[in-house]
Amino acid sequence: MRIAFLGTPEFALPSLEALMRRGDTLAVFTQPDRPVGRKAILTPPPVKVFAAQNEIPIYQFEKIRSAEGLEALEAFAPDLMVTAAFGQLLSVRNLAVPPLGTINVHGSLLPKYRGASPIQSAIIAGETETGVTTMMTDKGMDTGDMLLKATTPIDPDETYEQLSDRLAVLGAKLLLETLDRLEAGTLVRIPQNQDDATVCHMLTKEDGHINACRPAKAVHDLVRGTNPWPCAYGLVDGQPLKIFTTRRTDEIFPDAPGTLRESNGRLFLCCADEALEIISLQASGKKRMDASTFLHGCSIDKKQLC
RNA sequence: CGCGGGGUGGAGCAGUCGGUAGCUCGUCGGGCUCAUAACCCGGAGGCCGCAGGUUCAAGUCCUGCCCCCGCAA
Repeated sequence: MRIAFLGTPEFALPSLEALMRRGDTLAVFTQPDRPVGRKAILTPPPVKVFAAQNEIPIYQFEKIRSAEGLEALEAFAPDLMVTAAFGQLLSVRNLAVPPLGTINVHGSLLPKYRGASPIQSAIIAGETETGVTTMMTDKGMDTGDMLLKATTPIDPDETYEQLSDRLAVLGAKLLLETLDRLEAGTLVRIPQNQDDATVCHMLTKEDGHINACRPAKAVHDLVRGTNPWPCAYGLVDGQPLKIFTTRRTDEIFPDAPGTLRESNGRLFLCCADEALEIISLQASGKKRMDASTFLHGCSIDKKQLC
């Protein structure tokens, strides 16, 4: 088949690779290179790098909906479009291009967690199970008919990055199965139940702000759900303190939520119930380090994390 | 020229008014203990980011450069 693949980050790579192995005729549409880091170095998205290495034609448009984007899509004349974490909404015109329609690989069990941050949001919400869904893309945001699903448990300590990697692989498998069934004519379209739908927005830095007045589990879920981006943080003496890794404990200190406690060379954050042990962190202007190292040259005991 | 913090023994930090360097940890040796991320004693280990300048004297002041990081974008 001639397939136009629309995707951007790492999450899309396994799916793209799966299509490549199938031997489909591919063209990749991905987001433009973006400035990254303090020095704003123009960096190509992962999908572009992969496509370039494998000599797959690459198209980058600020908006695929634009006249140029649509034109390029029509010129490629795909039988089918596949999207995976593309990061741009498609217009009805875009969707009308491929006769077989557009299949999306989404990182949640739809209709829950429609939107831009399904994986992070599921972790932050404390879900114990999630998965991937393949669906027919329509005009709305992840609202189209569902095709296949695969579920997987979320480990209590799993980070966004880890889960995302797993779901990406799971999604690629599911995509293959979906295409097989499409070709065999055995796909069944299942409408989403609107009443069960939830939507998650794109995360911002502020979403990583820790509220220690919540239970330790909720804080822990926030920390791992935002790792490695946007990353959980709080303010100590007015300066941001990023917290990368935490561990649940049964320790309880007689301090108000938000109090940082040092004990036996370990660092704890008092939450609404138990204290959460901080494993690795980074203070403003410093490098990332583990808590025991951090404690050597810094007295933080009984300070507040706001 | 976007804003800001920082570069000091292996790690993390301190070093006030300039006077040749200190703390915690680690490490090595010894001791104590049924035992310990416990404690005690002792030792090794530092061109104080680089290059100039001021000075009798600079980690500490001035200038330039390199590198790391937080924010913003």
